[in-house]
Amino acid sequence: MRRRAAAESKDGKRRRKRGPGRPRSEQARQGILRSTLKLLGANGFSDLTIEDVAADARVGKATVYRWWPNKAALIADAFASDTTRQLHFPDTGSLRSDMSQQMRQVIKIFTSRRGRIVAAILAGGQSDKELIKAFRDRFLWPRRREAYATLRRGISRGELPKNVDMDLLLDSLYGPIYMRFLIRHADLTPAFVNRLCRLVLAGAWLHRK
Amino acid sequence: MRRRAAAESKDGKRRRKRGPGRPRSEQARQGILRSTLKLLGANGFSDLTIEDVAADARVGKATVYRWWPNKAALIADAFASDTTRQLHFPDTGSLRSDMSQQMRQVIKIFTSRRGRIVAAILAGGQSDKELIKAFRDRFLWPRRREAYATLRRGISRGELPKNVDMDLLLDSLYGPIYMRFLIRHADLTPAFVNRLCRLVLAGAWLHRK
Amino acid sequence: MRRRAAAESKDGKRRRKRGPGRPRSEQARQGILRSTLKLLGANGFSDLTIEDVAADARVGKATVYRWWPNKAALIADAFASDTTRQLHFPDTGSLRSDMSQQMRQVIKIFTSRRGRIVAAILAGGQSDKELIKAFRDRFLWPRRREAYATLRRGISRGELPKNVDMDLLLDSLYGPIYMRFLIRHADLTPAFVNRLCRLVLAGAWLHRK
Amino acid sequence: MRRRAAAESKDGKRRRKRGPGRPRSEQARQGILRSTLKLLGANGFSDLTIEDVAADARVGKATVYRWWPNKAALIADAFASDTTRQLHFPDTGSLRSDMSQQMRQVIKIFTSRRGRIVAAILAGGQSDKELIKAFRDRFLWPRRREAYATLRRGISRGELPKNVDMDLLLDSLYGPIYMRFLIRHADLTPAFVNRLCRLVLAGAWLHRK
DNA sequence: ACTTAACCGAGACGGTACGTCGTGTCTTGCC
DNA sequence: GGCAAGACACGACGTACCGTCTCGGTTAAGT
Repeated sequence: MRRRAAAESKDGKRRRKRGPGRPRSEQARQGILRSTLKLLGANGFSDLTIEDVAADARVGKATVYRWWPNKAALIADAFASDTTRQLHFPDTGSLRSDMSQQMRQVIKIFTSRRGRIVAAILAGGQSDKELIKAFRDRFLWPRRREAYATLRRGISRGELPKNVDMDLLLDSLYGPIYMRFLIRHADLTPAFVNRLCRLVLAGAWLHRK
Repeated sequence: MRRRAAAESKDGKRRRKRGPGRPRSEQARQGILRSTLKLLGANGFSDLTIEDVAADARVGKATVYRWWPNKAALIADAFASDTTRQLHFPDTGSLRSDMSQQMRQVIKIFTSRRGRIVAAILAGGQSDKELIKAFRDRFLWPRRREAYATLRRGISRGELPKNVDMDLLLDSLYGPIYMRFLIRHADLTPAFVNRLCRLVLAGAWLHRK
Repeated sequence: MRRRAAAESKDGKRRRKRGPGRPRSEQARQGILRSTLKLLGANGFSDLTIEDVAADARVGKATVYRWWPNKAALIADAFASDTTRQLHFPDTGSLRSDMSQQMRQVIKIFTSRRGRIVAAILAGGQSDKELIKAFRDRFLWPRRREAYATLRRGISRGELPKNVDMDLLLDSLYGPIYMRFLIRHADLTPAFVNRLCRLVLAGAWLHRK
Repeated sequence: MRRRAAAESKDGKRRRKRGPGRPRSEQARQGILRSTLKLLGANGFSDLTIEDVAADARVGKATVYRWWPNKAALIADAFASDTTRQLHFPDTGSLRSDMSQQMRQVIKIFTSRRGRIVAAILAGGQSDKELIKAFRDRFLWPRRREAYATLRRGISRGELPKNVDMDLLLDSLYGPIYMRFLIRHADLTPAFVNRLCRLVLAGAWLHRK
């Protein structure tokens, strides 16, 4: 991703110098990402061809390759540029309520059209370190940072022991969702999420000792 | 899979009539499966080509296609033919011990060379229903059946409530392992497994009400 | 050109062993050559694309590349497989008559549709040694061998001195044709050929001393 | 070629008004032509790309396209700007001496590095009428005009018949050179030129009748 | 000195063809 | 009739140039 630092600065004065040459077409960039999501949702990862993306976005193939090294990076970017920034954690005053509410949002996305995209990224990531890293950096960590804050609120309220292993706890909450999402041996229902949340948070509380 | 029912009779009575023509080469079949596993472990799912498999196994491409309809079926078969499946549950008298011991075996395999094959199947399964089904049928369910028995022993010992949701419990135990295995955001260590097991089983016990 | 030695021998007995594998499709080969000539005559060298040839011949692109390393070799082969083997020398009893008759045939071809193909080969040959060599080996030398015979008949009839430099003579006869053909500064007419022939043969006779 | 009529007036009268704006960079123009010749001599016609020329001349691609409509025009211009054209005819008092001397100069150039450029033009000219026309207009005719004068001197000296067909004669002299130059079936040596010249001029003299 | 406008370099753009690779099918002769 | 070998039609790959198009910056002539 060699996107050049844009000409933006906080003070607005000593703005970053832009190199020579025709600047990148923002329109093309967005069109490509849009077409990627569209075709990915329609046909899945393996049926997605760069050729189709370029054609759908009315763009030269080279323009795609100029900015994304491979299909995986393209998908990761498209995914990141997407509505990803939803999925925030509420603050209801109850840890279980906060968590289960957000988790229900997660499974809503996983079971929707967008779920195919997540599955495609996780699948592609198994043979592409960059892709799975992109998933972690752009999807997992941002959300987890919010989750930490939510958990800390729970600790301060006494809903969790102070020394709780937050990563263990969060993996225990989300792991089963990912597992059912990927292996598809059982449904991802809100009821499942509720019971899962209750089970794990109960364990975490008991776990304090 | 149009493999013909083999002449599987020891008693010599209901021996399946075998038509004319050269019989299927068992040597070729095994060579293909062996090469599949070898290349899959070496290069991952997307880099595995039927062409390479055939070449590595010193076999004609048509011989591969004659017996397996696609890459996914081939991988599924290769995986099933693998020794991976000996992941049995012990009976130590303690539920947590039984579970954590087996789970440590699982992560041992997941973090070994063979893990790549599992990852390849789960990855390929995201765009191939048959493949993920094969994983469930040949890997997940057999093990889960044993797990049910283990859990039932725990129930009878009073380590778990009688009405425990076994699938929820097992997903809570294994989900985090799959999540870490696939997303690789944290290590799969025996210590993690132990704490995970303790957390979830504590929650399950408390969950009884 | 890795065409394998065909299974042909004179005695018909110890015929050449043909290797394993599906034999080359003669139909595809001829279709490709035919399409090449067709498109070459229609659009010229630089507008000829392998892609179009393959499409026109209803053949995969790879089949073209399997047997011809580049456009030049393809054209050379197509040209050689063509009616090239016309252009024979008559034996009228008069050297000038023999030569001018054949030369008139040459300019007839050069000024016809097929001329574009010859021009394409000579043009391509300027940056491709193999191509110009192919032209020499498959077009120039076979004809020149016949020309030598014709000249020798002329010598035996006393129409030429015994020690005539045959290559100098033939280049003097055909060079002007090639020059006019390629530079197009003057027309290639039968009258031109006749006068050229008369001029050069007169010079050759006088040249004896 | 939309080059604007330059301010080509020495007398200072009909001086073309030059509007405002930066004038064309003569340095860029010459650099482009120089790079064209350099790359053409190095790699031949088909390997010459405008992109390479621009890069080699440290010039923007658009600057090339602004002044030359296509590769052929560029090559033609580069060739014309070259010093190749000083191939004048001497006046030794002997026709054969005048001709053979100039012809030896020609083959010297044809067999030198610059020959590749001539070959490239003749090659490119086979698929581009403008290019071959440029060759005729800028190379062939200027020289031929001098040749006519040389021949006329020969006629006045009685070395040639009065009614000699000068174009036939000149094509007979130069055609073999072009033929050997382009087909490369025999060497272009001074000895060859001498014998060729003797043969053809002998024929022309005899041809008078 | 200031405006105007065509030039310049750089380089991204929509395209097209390239030559390669893998797919799944087929056609041989041998076993 | 299975087998190895390998050619086949097909289609996507990622690259290279094409000729065009913005950009910011430069360079005069005309105010």
